[in-house]
Order: sequence, then structure tokens, then C-alpha cells
Amino acid sequence: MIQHTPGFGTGWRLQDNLYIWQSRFTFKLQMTSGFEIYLRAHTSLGDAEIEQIVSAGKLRSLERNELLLQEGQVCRHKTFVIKGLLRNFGTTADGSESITHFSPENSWTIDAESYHLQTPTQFSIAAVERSEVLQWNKTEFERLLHEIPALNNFSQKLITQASYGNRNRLFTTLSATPEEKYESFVKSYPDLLARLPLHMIASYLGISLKTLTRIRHSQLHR
Amino acid sequence: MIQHTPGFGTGWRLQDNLYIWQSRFTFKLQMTSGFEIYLRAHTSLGDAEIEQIVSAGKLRSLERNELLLQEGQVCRHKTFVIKGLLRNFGTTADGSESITHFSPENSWTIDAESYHLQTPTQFSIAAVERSEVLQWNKTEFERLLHEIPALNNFSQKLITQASYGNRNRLFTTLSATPEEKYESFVKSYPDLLARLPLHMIASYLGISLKTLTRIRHSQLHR
DNA sequence: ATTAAATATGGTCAAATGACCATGTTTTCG
DNA sequence: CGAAAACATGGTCATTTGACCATATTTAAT
Repeated sequence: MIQHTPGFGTGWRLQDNLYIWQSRFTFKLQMTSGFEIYLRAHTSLGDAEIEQIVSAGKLRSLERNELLLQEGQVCRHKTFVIKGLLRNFGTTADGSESITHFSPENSWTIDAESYHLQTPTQFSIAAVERSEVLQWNKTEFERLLHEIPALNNFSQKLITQASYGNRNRLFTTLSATPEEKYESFVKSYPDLLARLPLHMIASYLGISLKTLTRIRHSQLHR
Repeated sequence: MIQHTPGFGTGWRLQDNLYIWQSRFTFKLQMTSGFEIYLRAHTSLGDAEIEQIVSAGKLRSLERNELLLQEGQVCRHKTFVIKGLLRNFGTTADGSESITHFSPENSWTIDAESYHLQTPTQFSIAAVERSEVLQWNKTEFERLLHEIPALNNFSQKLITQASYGNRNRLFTTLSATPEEKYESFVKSYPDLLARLPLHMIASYLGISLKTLTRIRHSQLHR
């Protein structure tokens, strides 16, 4: 019997009807190519710098619903999502969850406050789907930022851009009706619509699942 | 008859029962001392650098309800609030306003997206109270950031910290009941409670004025 | 392939919320 | 100081929303 993935990323893999042995090394090479493409598209980083960044990162696989960060922990890594989909969420006193952010492939995820201050977080990050991420711990990443000014610039730009998104999302959350929120979501993230269970979309929009299905129902008859 | 403030900051001013003539210059000196104290408290900037920053800024007075930035305009300045209270808000299609942020004295205000991208904004900034602000236009401020690394660091820190606040506010807006939102506001900003009309607090919390007065009423009997 | 879990939707009903309007009070500004 | 505007609160009522429960369908895991 063929054993799959006895170690992370390592194992027999079915490809073109042949089982091939894949080492950690070739697996990482394969997984990180998307990240390299991403960096080339969004920065002016050179080959050597990209190689340096990639080799400093560690791959991690996440099962569906596996936690990347748990309430009470300190966020110790910057994380880039290579494949899959993660969600950031907080839990209220009564145990219900509110999703503050989704991070699909080719985006970053972090708990910024916990990461920068190295304090325990009130939020969690979990995989919605089986995912592959690339991670750098804080000191490692700060070294990269220091050694590679272009990465530093890019990183600042990401932080700034994230703030635009947060503000716009806050405004929508404050001012829009549930129906408008849903339509805005569909328009902004048509791809996520198909990948997320509705209760997570409801949680993200700050409305109940019931209200969401009502909206969807009423839209059928229009 | 004594004329008050014929030019900005300039004019006869009642002090210790005497009318004294105040020039633009002495007025600015007086107004900016709070900003200097703020900088000393939050940075390690030296006297010369602080002097450089202050002298590059321009004072502006705002009447109650006067707009600092209007929907459709480009945000061209970084603004520090010396005195008074400003609000950032967006307007929905039906004409109602939602307040995204309050900026009291000793804080900054800006429309980050419009400022950084120099694109027209969908949001506005207005004075809640008569206010005094200190402003730097973008090229001027970027020159300062470039020439004064400690200011650059501080600026980055502010942007990052703002993002924590936004995320926490988003979570509360998503997950809390109207009553919890109000209590959280009272706890976080007891001073603002006394300075803001209730309809603005309701707008900030994303609830109706009616709901807010109901909450306050029910809290009296407890 | 089969079983268990997750998901989407619906019904019902009580509670929460907002729209509209009125009124007494407070604040602002000339 | 006095007029006008802004403000805080209350009443009423229609609508929206969510809680709870049930069920059919889809998806996931072994």
C-alpha cells in the first residue's frame, strides 16, 4: 500500500498516472512558484532577492478548519496564502463568531496588533479550505525588510492599502442595509461566494443566516 | 468698537481683562505649543526637528460644521488637531451620514486613501466644534518624512496603530448589540460623550437615534 | 460506497428597530 | 439679552430581524 505524505510535503504523489516520489525540496519549489509570480507582479524585486525571501519562509499545510492562530496566542508570523482560503474572526462572550476578513490565495494574513506588539490576541485565524501557506517569523521577516528596501516599501504599501479596505468596509457595515451589504459582497468577491458557506458570509456581513437566505430568496423573484 | 480677528489669528484678544494685540506670529506660537508637547511625548525628536516640522505647517481655524474635506475633493494635507473636534463621515445614496471616525485635539485626521493616491474621496471631514488645526501638504510632509527619519518611524507607527483601532471597531460594529456598542463607546470615550450630540454618536455606532435614546432611558432605571 | 456531518432553506412568532411626528429644553449666535 | 436653531426625548405603528425548530440536500471523510 502506498503511503501518502508521511512527512510534510514529502511522499508519493499521483501524477500522469504514475506515482512519483516528491521530496520536501521539490514540493516547496512547486508550491512557491505562485508566490514568486506574485512578487514579480507587484514589486520590482530581483531574482536574488526573491530567492532570499522564499528560502527564508517555511511552508505549512492547513486542514479544513485548522487554526493558524488561536485567541489568546501571540501572532508570531507573517503569512502568505499560496493556496486555499483563510478567515480571521473574533468570538463574542456568547460564543458566536464574527468574521473580520477573508484571505484567499495570493494574499497575506496576520493579526497585525498581536504581531507588532507581540501581545496575546482576541482573534483567530482558521482555514476555510485545505490551504498551503508560507510563513516568516517576526525577527526573520524584519531582517528581510531591513536588508531589502524594496520589500520594505511593498510591505508598507500593503499595510496602507489594507487600511483603505478596512475603512470602506466599516462604512458599508455601518450604513448599508443587509441587502446592500450582500450585493456589495457579491460584486466585490464573486469567486468567494462559491467557496464559502452562507453562514460565513452572513457572519462577515454582520447579519443573521436567516436574513441572508431571505435576501437570496427575494432576489430569485426579481 | 473693538474688532475681533480681522485676519486669521490676528486681532484684539481679551486676556486678563485687557485687550491685547496678537499677531499671526504670536498666535501660531501659542497654538502650536500643544503640538510640540505632543511630539515630545510621543517621539524622540529634537528641538531643531520639532521647530522644522512646526514651521512647515500652516494653521487653520475651522468654524463649527465647517468642512475640512468634502466628498469629491482630493485630500491634499496631513492634519493635526490642536484644539476642537472633527468627524470623518460618508454619505449614502439617500443622503444619510455615517461617521467613521472622530478626531479630538492631539490627534491626526486624514482621508488616507485619497491622500496617498491623490484621488477624489467619497468621504468628508468636518468640524464638530470650532477647531484649530495644523496642516502640511503632501509634498511638504513627504520632504519632512524623508529628512527626519524619526518622524517617518512615528508616522508609520501611527498608521499601524490606526489599523488596530479600525479592526477592533469593525469587530464591535459587526458583533455587538446596540446596547453593547453604546457602553463600549462610553467606556472608551467618556470625554467625547459630553461633547457630541447624540445623533452623531448614533451615526458612529450605526444605530438610530431612537434606539440610542431608548438605551439611555432604560439605563436610568437600573 | 456509505455514513455522518455540514449546509441551505423554510415556518412561526416574539422582540427589536426605525420612520414619522410632536414637544419641551438647551445651545448658539448675533 | 432674545430669537432661532439644534437637541433630547417620547408616542405610535409598521417592518425587519433574529431565535428556534424542522427538513431536504449536499458535501466530506473513511
